[in-house]
Amino acid sequence: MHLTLRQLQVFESVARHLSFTRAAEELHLSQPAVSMQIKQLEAQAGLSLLEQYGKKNALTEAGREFYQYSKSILQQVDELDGILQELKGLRRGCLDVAVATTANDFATRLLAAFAREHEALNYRLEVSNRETLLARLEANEMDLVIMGRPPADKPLVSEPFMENPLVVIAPPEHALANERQIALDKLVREPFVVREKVSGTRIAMERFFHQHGFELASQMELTSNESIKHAVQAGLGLGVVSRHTLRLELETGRLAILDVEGFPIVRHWYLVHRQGKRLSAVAQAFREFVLNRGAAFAPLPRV
Amino acid sequence: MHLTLRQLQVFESVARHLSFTRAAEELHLSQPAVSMQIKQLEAQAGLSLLEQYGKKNALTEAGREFYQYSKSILQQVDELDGILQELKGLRRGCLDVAVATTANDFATRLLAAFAREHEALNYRLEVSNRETLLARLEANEMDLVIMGRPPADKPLVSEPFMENPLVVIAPPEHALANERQIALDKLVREPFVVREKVSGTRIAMERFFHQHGFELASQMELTSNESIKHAVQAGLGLGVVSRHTLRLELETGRLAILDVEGFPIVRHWYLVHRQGKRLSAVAQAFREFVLNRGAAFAPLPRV
DNA sequence: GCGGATTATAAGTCAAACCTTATGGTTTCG
DNA sequence: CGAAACCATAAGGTTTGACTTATAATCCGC
Repeated sequence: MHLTLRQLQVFESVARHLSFTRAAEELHLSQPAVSMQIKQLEAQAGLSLLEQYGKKNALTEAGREFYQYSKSILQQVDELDGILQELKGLRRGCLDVAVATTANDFATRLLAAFAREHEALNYRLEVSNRETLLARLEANEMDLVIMGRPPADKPLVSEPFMENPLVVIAPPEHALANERQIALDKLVREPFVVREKVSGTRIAMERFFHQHGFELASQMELTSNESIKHAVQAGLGLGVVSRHTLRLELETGRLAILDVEGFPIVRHWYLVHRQGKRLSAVAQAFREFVLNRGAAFAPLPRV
Repeated sequence: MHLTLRQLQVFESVARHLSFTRAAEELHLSQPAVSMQIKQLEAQAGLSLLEQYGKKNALTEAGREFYQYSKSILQQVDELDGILQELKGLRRGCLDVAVATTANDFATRLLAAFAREHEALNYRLEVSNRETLLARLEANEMDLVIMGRPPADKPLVSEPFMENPLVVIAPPEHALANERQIALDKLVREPFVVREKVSGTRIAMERFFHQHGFELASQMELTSNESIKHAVQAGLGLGVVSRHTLRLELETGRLAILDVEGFPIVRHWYLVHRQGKRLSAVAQAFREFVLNRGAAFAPLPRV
């Protein structure tokens, strides 16, 4: 049986009006067109759906069943259509974003700003370390990810949208806090508090020291930026963090940025997604939002 | 937007297999034919429904919505078709029944007896655990289900048609096998072999012990009734199972039923279907068969 | 019986739906 | 790197779907 949605549509109209002519008018068709559709339908069903007595039409039992199902099916098609329209028009959809822990602060404000402009949408924000982010991308579980520069050997598309300066921090009362142009060989003799080995910040930092022929003398490893800042405040050592994470600490004078030669190390924040990933309308909108206006949401705190 | 049922059908297959090639095989089409249908569908919808990453395919959000509606719409078309066939008096049709694993034994004989009286029909019998059965009902994929009492908060119609006594089994040579009126506090110190937590039998059993203020001392968890019976035979512990599953084991003397106070726990078998489900003529006939004569097909084996 | 309304039938047109085979490009995996 | 699996694209052909207009045929009410 080769049913057509068109047939259902025509039949529904006929059944509702109990008139071929009315149906033809409603559908902007000629009357014979309607006759044909119904006839065809009846032939395919092997049953008559309408019976005429005199000038009037009535539905047979099969016709009534058919009518019920026609309505229901057409309604579902309508609903589906509506949903697709909403998905297209950014009135519906879900955005899956993940950000590096280091980017938590400004990324949250960024997403919040975007969400304010698109209230009908749903969002999921995941905050993870670099390793997890890459795994999520690999498994195709995220629309977009905000992180440091991803490895070049993966099938990823990454677009830088903002600078990410790494600075050396110390307690304000630290001996080096007032020096200018601190030399690296002096710095590396200090104890340091660092992130775990897979962290983007840690990798960049080590690469920097290595390039300049130095190695840190003493390190203590912690797994979050917040821990690092607290440890530095407590005098456990110096630290290297993204300047974007320091808003509060600088304002309240809890931490100081050291003026070290070669610093800040300027890296970038990247908006990353899988190569070949078809971005949804929502994801596409967010991408443009970030690339065009992302930088505005993380003004560098004054030193 | 000019949707076609054919398109939905092809898309449904692709979405289910997440493979163009599999879908083509299923529909007896060439693979490019499938590609084209999908492409056209996406063009009409104005959204991409599938994305490829590597060799794999995944549904986009729009694709997921589309898939849901496709299934639902196609199913309605199927139902409609079935109804028309019945109206034509062909009684053609397929009865979809699912039963709990515990009911496998007598349900199979029951369906066999019914089939003997209605040879022109086709049957599908699925044997699953409770969780799966409920999911099948929810998705409207089954005409009728035979299982223990379903949760009251679901939109289901359930009709009891037979008792289901749960008994404690042991190897015949077990120390308790010859005792009469075994006290519960004595029983619960024995090791037990039990079904997984979602199993109906497990739930009833735990509720029973809990109500009497006891808890089993030692449990080993297995996922089928057959495994349980084997484990009990092997002396790994006692078990609680439906007496209906014990025909062979009792006849051949491989297992013994213990005479425990409060046992058997009497539950019931239910014939279940979705609320509002329109039962086909076949399903209706089977329902009456089960309700009226079902009990006769599971004579309780003598102890 | 006749005008008006309604549906059926016929013939013809045009587009597009649907499928095929052949081939090319990726990706994965041994 | 080469084979295998998988999907995309191209080109081509046949069918059939969905209309149209024109013309019966039927039925109602007066």
